[in-house]
Amino acid sequence: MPAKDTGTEELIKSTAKKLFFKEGKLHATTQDIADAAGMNRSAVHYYFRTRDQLIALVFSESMQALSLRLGEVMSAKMPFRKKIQGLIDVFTNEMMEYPFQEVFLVTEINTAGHNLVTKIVEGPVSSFLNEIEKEMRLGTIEKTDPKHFLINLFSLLSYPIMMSPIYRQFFAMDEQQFAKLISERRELIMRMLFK
Amino acid sequence: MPAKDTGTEELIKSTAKKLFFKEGKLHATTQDIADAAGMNRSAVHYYFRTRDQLIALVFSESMQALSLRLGEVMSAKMPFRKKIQGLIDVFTNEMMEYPFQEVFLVTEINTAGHNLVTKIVEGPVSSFLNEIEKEMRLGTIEKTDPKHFLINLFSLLSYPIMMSPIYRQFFAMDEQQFAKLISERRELIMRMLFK
Amino acid sequence: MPAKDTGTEELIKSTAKKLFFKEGKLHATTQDIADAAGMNRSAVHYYFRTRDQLIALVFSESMQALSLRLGEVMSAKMPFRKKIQGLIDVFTNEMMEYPFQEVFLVTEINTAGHNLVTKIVEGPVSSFLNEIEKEMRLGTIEKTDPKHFLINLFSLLSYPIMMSPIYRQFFAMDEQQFAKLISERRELIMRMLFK
Amino acid sequence: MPAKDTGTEELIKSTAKKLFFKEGKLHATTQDIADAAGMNRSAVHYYFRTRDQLIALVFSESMQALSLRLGEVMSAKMPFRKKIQGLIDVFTNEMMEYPFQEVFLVTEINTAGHNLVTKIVEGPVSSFLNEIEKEMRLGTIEKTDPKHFLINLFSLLSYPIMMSPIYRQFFAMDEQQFAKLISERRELIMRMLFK
DNA sequence: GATGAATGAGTGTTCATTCAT
DNA sequence: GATGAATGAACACTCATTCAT
Repeated sequence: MPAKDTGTEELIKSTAKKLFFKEGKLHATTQDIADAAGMNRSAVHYYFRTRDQLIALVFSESMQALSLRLGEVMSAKMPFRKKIQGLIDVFTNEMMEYPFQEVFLVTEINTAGHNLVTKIVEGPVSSFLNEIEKEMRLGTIEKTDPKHFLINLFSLLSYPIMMSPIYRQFFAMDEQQFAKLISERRELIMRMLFK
Repeated sequence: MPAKDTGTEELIKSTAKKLFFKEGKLHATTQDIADAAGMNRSAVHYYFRTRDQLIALVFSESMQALSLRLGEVMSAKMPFRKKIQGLIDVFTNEMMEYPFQEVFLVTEINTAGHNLVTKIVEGPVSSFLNEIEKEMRLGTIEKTDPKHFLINLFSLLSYPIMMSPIYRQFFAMDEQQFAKLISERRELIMRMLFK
Repeated sequence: MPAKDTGTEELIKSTAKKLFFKEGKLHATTQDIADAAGMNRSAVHYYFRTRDQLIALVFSESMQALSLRLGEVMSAKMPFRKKIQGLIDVFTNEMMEYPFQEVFLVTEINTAGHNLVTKIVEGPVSSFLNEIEKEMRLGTIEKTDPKHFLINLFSLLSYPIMMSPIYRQFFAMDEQQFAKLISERRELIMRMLFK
Repeated sequence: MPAKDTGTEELIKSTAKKLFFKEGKLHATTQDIADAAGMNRSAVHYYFRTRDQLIALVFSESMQALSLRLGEVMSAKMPFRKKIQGLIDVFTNEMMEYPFQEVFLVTEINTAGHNLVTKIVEGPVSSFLNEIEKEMRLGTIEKTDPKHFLINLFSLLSYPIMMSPIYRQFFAMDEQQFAKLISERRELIMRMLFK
């Protein structure tokens, strides 16, 4: 088959991703997406039938990609401490690149009934929870339900970035000052989680 | 016949609040609100002229109420540790009652340009930041930018509740199990923040 | 009966008249009228049931008043020339006070099916047409259908005032310059009509 | 199947023109227009986005077309008297075809702030005013401000047609009788303007 | 593969109108 | 006599979607 098969489909998806996750245009219409991708609105429907299908796809693909990367770190052959640092890095990078991804996710879940937890992470996560439990027994981290450990990790990472517009107003900081504050958190989070 | 002093206006606001903050219907239309409140769509406009004005009102009222309650705790006459427990309680109750309030807030901020930080908290917050700093010098909590202390507190509190639909799927827990997990966090957060 | 009977009804009518005929607010709503009259919208409906009825009333009253004044001049005991001058004066004053009356009238006629010609003028007009015919036989004015004489008179009077916004733009004149132009027309019209 | 080169846009415009100018439906809604054009209301918005834009377009196109035709006559190479007859013919035809055009124009001007005098006529009009002045010096027409001459011409032409529903009632004439009356005016107006 | 034309359902909003007080 | 509350009908407009090409 000729190279005719265009990258149009991919272009639409990445454009949607950009609008939704990067620019926070939660209500972006098919017209907005078509405009941003430099094409006709009908093309969006040609490739994805409905807006919902496009969203569902963009959505699950993003989740899978993230899950994959997190899963890789979780099941990598490296000391526990290094793994946590790895997770922090993967997650921070994701959040920096797509700051609105989680907000979008949360709102979408509640308006439409997406089925979002990918099978991909199930294995790595459950064995990682075991690893956390082992660590607790070793006494390097506090003893509780290992789920709390993961929840704490992601809370300390995600929330400040999600809420950045609020906290920037709240603490009267400019973008640079806030970025510095965020960058300090890597070490701070490590110290909070361990010991 | 309608009650003499019509509580209609209040009814509309509380219904909107319920839809937006409790049920997570971020895109609720004036029709949705009218339906849920058992009245005509025009009634909503009769009392609030436009949807935006209703939202802005619901929005700022909620913010102010929360700010007020947090501010009260922050400037109360009680030991620092007790204050933190107080903040946790106020915030947890708020989040349990209105789990989508913060998500709503975040999305609203990004679509419309609300000015949301109320003057109410400015005073209490800045003096509370001083109090945090004092505590750091006393060595009861870790030394960093006192803002991190507040951010950590709210992160550990808010995020799991905001993300509950995701985490419940993620960890395959039912509502009860998840509620138990959340209730464990009060003490856990205290242990993480202190020493 | 007690003096209780308010001037409210009259106030509403005169306010409507002002908005419609003087300020050219052709689309004035009952709210607009109520506001301008400093009262509740419901009061307007209380006195006139429907907007249409108010309009019809304002409308026919204005027509009758004008008809009456024109009829008086037409059937007055004075030389023909003087009568024409009288008509010009009455009409010019009316048009100056209520410049949008005729436009309003024309649009109303076509949207609703008003019955506007009042019985009042029928007599005076038909005898005045006879008088015009007599004048034609005397040779002071041109011989044609006497209706043309009346039509010409009102055309030359009304049209420039109705169209004033257009002509002012067209000839690039300010309000004062245009008023001067209009004031010159009294004599000009007399010269055009006679001989 | 629809015609290749869809005349839909033109159809909408001409339908709107018909409703506004011919049938005097000054308040015609987009629904009215769509119905009259035999199409969906959305189609009207598809082609013109908003009702106002459609009106503005219909409006300015009509003005320009008329201006063009009048301008052509004004600057044609022919004796003054012939020109006036030409203007009468052009204008009468226009008024007969679109009797409500001027009323629409007047009401529109007053509600919205259109900029209506097209550049097209500026040149022809000012040189025609000079020509009128020359004629006055020659003594064929009465000496005054040449603007009056134009105003008189259009007044005598336009007003009776604009006011036809009123005058038909006033003089108790049927459509045919009134048309005959109007047709007599061509010569009558010439006689009034000259000498 | 891609698009312009057209539509239908729905959204916020306005307005005249009614009704109980 | 006068008003505030509430409603229903209509309006302009938007948007996702379809269809013929």
